[in-house]
Amino acid sequence: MFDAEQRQIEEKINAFCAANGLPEAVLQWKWIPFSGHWGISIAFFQLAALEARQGKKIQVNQRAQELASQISDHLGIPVGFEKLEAVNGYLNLYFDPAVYARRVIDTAIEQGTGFGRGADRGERVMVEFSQPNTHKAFHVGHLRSAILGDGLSRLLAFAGYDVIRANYPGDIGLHVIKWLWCYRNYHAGEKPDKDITRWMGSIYAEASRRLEEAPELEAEIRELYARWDRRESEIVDLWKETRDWSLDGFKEIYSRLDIPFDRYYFNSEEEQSGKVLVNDLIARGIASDERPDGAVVVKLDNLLGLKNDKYRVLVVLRSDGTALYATEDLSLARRKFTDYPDLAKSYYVVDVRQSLHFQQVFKTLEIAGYEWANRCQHIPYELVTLPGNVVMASREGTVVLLEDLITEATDRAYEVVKLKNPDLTEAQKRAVARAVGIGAIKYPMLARENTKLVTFDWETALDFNGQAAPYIQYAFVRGGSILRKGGVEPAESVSPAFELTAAELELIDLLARLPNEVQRAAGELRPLWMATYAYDLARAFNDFYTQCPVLQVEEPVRSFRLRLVMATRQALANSLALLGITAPQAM
RNA sequence: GCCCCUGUAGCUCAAUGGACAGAGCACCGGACUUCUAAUCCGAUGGUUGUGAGUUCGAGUCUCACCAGGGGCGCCA
Repeated sequence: MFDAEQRQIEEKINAFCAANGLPEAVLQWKWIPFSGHWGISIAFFQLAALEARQGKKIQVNQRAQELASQISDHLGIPVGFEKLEAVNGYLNLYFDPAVYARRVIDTAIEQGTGFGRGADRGERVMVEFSQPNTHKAFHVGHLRSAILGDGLSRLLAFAGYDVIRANYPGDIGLHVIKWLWCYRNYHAGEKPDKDITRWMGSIYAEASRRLEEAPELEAEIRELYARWDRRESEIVDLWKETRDWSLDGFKEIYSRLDIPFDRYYFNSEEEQSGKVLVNDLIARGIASDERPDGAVVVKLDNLLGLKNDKYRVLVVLRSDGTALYATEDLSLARRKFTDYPDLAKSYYVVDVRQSLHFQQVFKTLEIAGYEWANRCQHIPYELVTLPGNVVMASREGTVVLLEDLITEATDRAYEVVKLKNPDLTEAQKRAVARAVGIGAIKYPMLARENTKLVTFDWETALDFNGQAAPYIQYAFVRGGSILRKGGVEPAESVSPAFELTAAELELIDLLARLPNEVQRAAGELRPLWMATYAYDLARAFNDFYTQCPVLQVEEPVRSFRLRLVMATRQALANSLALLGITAPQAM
């Protein structure tokens, strides 16, 4: 937000260096880390070290302090700053609160929902996430890709990218045929009840159970798969109908979670074109056809002339000529760039176990000469497991259904709101419970490193206290409450000609950071940073709330604080929206 | 055997190569006649797995080791 000022100071420092025969300084702005202070700083260790490397006899720390001090003298106090000081090799510039408080607050209020939003980059990216298997349950293990992908999409869009949100359901495969087999034999003619996904999942579990008890029935499954493969209309029709049931169920879940998609790709649609693509690879000598004794493989390390195992071997077609995931992934990657030739990036939010797989697929495409291959990027995340490192598996029945988690979370939130705010109407209570319950589920998925394992347990997942979504939502609600009583009409912009309290400084400081944080988080593909930012902002506001009365204070402080509340509430709303968490009107 | 990830307070996790490693939970002690206490304040709690290296400076980068998890030709 203070780019212009920063650039001016940088220019002056560079001019100083040039005039004094110093190497060109590497200037990196940081926030002054002391709380209660408000400004930016530059360290001069690098410049001093650069000099030392040029052969000058220098004590780096001492020289850094010397430089900071000299440059401090040279700069004087720049416009808009209150003071500057050279400490421990750092040059600290403290903003003039009167100037900057006003600017930050005015900007946030004026820009409204656009506050923190990056300028349009004119770049289109695709985020593929949440690849659920149809005909199976949707459980808590599937939650991370959905929430992470959604958060990432929202972040990139807010940062200025044109984002295409893609889903890639696994709508064909052995699991689907198993389901169809079980349905035809034991549930023919049945229709799903209103809890579609649970019902679909239960039939799948039943199929697994029956096959375990009588493995000889596998032959029936294989035969059924062959009939699907021949596109027998009876089987294909049933497959399509039941697949749509599953998809309807998923859409209901996505809608409850507020996770939309722009584009659906289907596993089944990539099968044929995948086989064609593989044939092309064979013809060009990239894939080796070892049939009938072996499969069709791409020997990546051989092709690349690598001595050590790195990319190993990718199987692109089974020996019986049927497709596997790799076949379809090759085709899908190409389809995305056919649909959107201008994609600057094609992201895949898929769990970490498939890291090698994606490296192989992307490398194969690169070898095949697709120039966009290096624009594909896998974003791995760790699994959500049950205590004791038990992986959730529909087959094993070790799952917590998403449906159950959502219901439990919203029920608990409902109990709390009934207690805290009994005057709300029933509809309002339900709305609050939904916002809080869903938020509580989403936040912990976003607020940790992708590479860290999540162990699911009910107590933690339903904890509304501390660093969690309800805390942030509550801060938003409190802000709204003040504004409702203090007059929603924005007061005139106020330049504080009075001393600001530490709580106000801290809050304004955080407000000012939002645009930077958005760009930083988007640049590193880390919704985590926005999750922590939103929490920090909420904490600063709660702190302000307890320390600084707004409505009962005299003018002009009252107007100033009212506007500060307005600005903060906007920043909280934008941050929550960025995380895909609803900001409720009351709690 | 090769490769990847993780290791930070009792627990769950943060931390742009920079200034005193921060939060939450739990535990202990306080604050509702006030703009909503789903809040706030205070106390306790650390040889950042171990050892070396790079650097003016390392939780962060490199290497080795230890511990846990994952991946490695026809599963998805």
